[in-house]
Amino acid sequence: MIARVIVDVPSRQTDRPFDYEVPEELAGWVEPGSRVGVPFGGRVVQGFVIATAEQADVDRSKLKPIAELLDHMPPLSPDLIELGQWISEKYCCPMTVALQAMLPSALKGKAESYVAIAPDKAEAALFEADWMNYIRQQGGETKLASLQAKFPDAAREVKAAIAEGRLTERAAIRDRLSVRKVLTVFPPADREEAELALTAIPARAAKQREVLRYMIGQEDPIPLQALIETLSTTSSTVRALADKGLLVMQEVEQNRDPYAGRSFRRTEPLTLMEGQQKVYDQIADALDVAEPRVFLLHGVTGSGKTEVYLQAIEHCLDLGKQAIVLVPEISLTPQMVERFKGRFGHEVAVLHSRLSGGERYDEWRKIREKRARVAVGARSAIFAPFERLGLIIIDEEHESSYKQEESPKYHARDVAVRRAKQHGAAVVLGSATPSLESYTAAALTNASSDGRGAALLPMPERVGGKPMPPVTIVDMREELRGGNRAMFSRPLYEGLKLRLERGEQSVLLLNRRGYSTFVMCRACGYTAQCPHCDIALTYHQKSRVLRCHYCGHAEGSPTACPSCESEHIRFFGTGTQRVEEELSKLFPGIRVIRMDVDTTTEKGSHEKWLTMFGERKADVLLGTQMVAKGLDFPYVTLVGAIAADTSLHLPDFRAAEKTFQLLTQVAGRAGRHRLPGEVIIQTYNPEHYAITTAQHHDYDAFVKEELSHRRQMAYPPYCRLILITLSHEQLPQVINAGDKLAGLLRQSAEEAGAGGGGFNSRFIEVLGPVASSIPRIKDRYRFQCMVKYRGNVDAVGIVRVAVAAVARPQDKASVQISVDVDPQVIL
DNA sequence: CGAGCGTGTGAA
DNA sequence: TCACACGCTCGG
Repeated sequence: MIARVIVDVPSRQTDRPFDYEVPEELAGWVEPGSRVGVPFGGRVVQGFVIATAEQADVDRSKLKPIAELLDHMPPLSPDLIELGQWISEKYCCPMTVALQAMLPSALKGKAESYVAIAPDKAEAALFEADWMNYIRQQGGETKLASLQAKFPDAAREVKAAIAEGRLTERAAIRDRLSVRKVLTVFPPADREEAELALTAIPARAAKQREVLRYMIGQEDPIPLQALIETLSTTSSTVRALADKGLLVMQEVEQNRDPYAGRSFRRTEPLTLMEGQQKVYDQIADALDVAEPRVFLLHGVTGSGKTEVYLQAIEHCLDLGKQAIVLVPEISLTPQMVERFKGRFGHEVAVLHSRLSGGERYDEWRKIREKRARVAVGARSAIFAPFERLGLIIIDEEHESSYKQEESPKYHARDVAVRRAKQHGAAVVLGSATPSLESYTAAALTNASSDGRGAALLPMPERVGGKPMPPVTIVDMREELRGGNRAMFSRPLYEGLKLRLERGEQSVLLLNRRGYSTFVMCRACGYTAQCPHCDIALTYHQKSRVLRCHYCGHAEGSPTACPSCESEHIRFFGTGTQRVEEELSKLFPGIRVIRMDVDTTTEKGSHEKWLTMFGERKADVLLGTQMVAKGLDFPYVTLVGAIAADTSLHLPDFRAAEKTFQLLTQVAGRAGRHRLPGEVIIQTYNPEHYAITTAQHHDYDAFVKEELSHRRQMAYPPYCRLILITLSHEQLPQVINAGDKLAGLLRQSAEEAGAGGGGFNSRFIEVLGPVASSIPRIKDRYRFQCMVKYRGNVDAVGIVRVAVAAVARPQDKASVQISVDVDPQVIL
C-alpha cells in the first residue's frame, strides 16, 4: 500500500503530497488523516496521510517506508482534509499549515534522535566510557539530546561511535504533550479478604493498616497523591501494600478539565417570546431538512439571542448531530461558558486561547472521542472534529477576532460556511451590528430568494421590552470653546459624579492604552519614534518608559529633548493610564479598574477584574475595546466613550464600520436591568454618520450610508480584496520586488480578460505597490499591492503564481511576502 | 525548510 | 592538496 503524505515542512516547494510505502505491520492502521513520521531529505519529519493508494505516482524504487505511526486514531477526518485543501487554496498557504491549524498544538511533533548500543557490538565492553555506561543504564537506548546534555565533551567520541556502527541512531517524532497519566490507587476488589489481611499486618506497620482500612471503606479509585495527602503518609507505605497485592495501583488517564471543581447550575429552556420563537422555528426547520443553510440573526443587544442558540442546539442534538458555537475570544468569560455548561453539562467542550496546551488537547480529545457534542470556543473551534455537524453558531459575527492574523489567514465565518456545506449543516450568524458582507449577502438573498446565500432573521426587540438607553453626543470642540480643556466633558463629569453619589457603576471606553500617545518637543517639534518601526512611542506612566506597541521596544523617557536639548518636552494624547490618573484627581477615593492588554496578560486576570467589578468593588470600569463586549452588570447605568474618534480615522476602509459597531456595542452595556441607563459619547466629529447613527441605534441608516461610500470607492462588499504585503530589511529590495510583483499581477490580470475600471460583472484591478500604512515594523520595510476584483476571476490563483515567481530565490535574504485575502461575501 | 553536494576560494 | 564556505537542488 502507498500513502500520500503532506510533510510538515512549510515551504512553497514541498507543498505537495509525497508517496511512501506503508510497511506490512502498519497496513491496517494507516488511513487518510493519520499522522506519521516519515524520512524526508535525510531526517525524519512529521506528516499527514491525505490518501492511500495501490499505485505510486513515482518510480516505486524511490519509495521509502513510513517510519512510525503517531496516533491510534487519526487526528484528521476526511472532511477536515478536504477543508484543509480548500483553506490552503483560498488563503494561499501550504497545506501543512492549514492542517496544523485544525489541530491542538500538542499534536505538532518534533523529531527527536535516539542512540542505542548496536546489538552485535554489545560485547564491546572495551568501551568503558562513562557515556557508554550511561546508555547501558538507560536500558541500551537513550535520547541523543540527554546524552549531549550530560556529556558535553563526548561529542567527538559519540559521533565516531555512530559513524563506526557501534551505536545506532534512530529518529522518532515526539509530541509536545501527551496524555496526562496519574498513578491511582484502587480499593481492594475482595473486601472480606482485605479485612482478613488487615489483621495480618504487623503492629508496627500502623500506617499501612490505616491506609488499607481507609481504602476498604472507599468506593472509587483515588489518585495516589490525594491519598497521601488525606492520610498524611508517604508513597512507600502505599507501595508496600501494593507489593503485598492488597491494593492495586495503576496509571490512569487524566483529563485536565479547566472547569473541574466548578459546578454549573442546570438550567431549563425558557419560554421564547414571539420574536424569538419565529426565529427558532426557521432554524429548527433548516436543521430538520439537513441542507446547508446560512442565517443572519440580526438581533439588538439584549434581544435574547443566546436562548435561541441554546434551544437550536438542543434541537440539533435531538437529531443526533453535534454543534459548534463560536464566540469572540474576549467574551469567553465564565459567565458565557456557564450558560452552555448549565444547559448541556459535561457534553460541552470549551476551547480558547487561555487554556494551557494540555487542557486544550484534552478538550479536543473529548470531542474526537465523542464524549462531547457541543463545542464552545474562539475562532479555531470551527475545526472541532465532529463527525455529524448539524449547527454552527457564530455569535457577534462582525467581530474582527474571527479573522486569524497569522498564516493561515482564514476567517472563521467563511470556514464555517464551507464546513456547513460539507455536512449539510446550518450556520447562524448572530449580531446586533452585522458586518456589511453578511448583511448584503442576506439582503441579496431575500431579494432573489433562490435559497442560496443568507436568510435574514430579525429580532428587533429587547426581552422584556426594555428601551435602548438614550445616547448623548458631546461635541468636544464646543467644550474647548467653552473653556474646558480636560479630557472629560462637563456632561460626562456630571454623569460620573452622579453615579458616585448614587453608588451606581460606570463603564468608560478609551481605545488607547498607555499613558500618552506621543511625546513631542514644543520647542523644535521632535517626536519620539521607535528606532525599529515607523511609529510614535507611547509613554507608560507606571514603568516610566516609552514603549512601541508594534515591536515592544522600550526606552527611558527623556527629560530634555534629545534633538534640541530644550526642556519643553511634553506628553500628548490620552491613554487609559492617564484617564485613570485623571479620575483619581477629579474624584478622590474613586475606585477604578483599568482593563487593557497591560493589566490582563496574566492568566485569569481578565476574569478576576470582571468579578471584582460585578461585586461592586469598583465604581468605574475603564478599558480599551475589551470592556465593550458581552458584559452584563445590573448596576452599570452610565457608559462613556471618551474619544469616539480614535477608530474613525484609522487607515482602514472599515474604520467607520468598526466605530459604529464599537459604539453600539458599548452603548448596549448600560441599563440592561432595572435601573435605567445613559450613554455619553465624546467626539470631535459629532456630525459623522457612524456616530449619529450609533446615537439613534439605527443600524439600517448606518448601512445605507456606509454602503454608498463603499460603492463609490469600490470597496467590499462591492468587490473582493487581496492585500499582498512585502517586507525586507533593505528598502531597495522591497521596492524592486514590489514593482516586479505588480508587473506580473497586471500582466496576468490583463490576460484574464477582465480589464480594470467600471462595475461590469468581471473585473480585476491591481493597485500599488505603495508603502504600507506603517512603512517599517521591526526593522523591516513594508510595501503593499492590492488586488481588487469582482465576479468569476481566479484572483487568488493569479496572486499565487505571481508571488511564487517573485519569491523564487528562496534563501533567507529574499523578500518576505504575505497574502491576505479579505473575508468574502457569502454566497 | 534543511541536508548534502558541487563548486569555488583560500591557505599550506 | 586539502579544508571549508557558500549557494542550489531536491526530498518520495
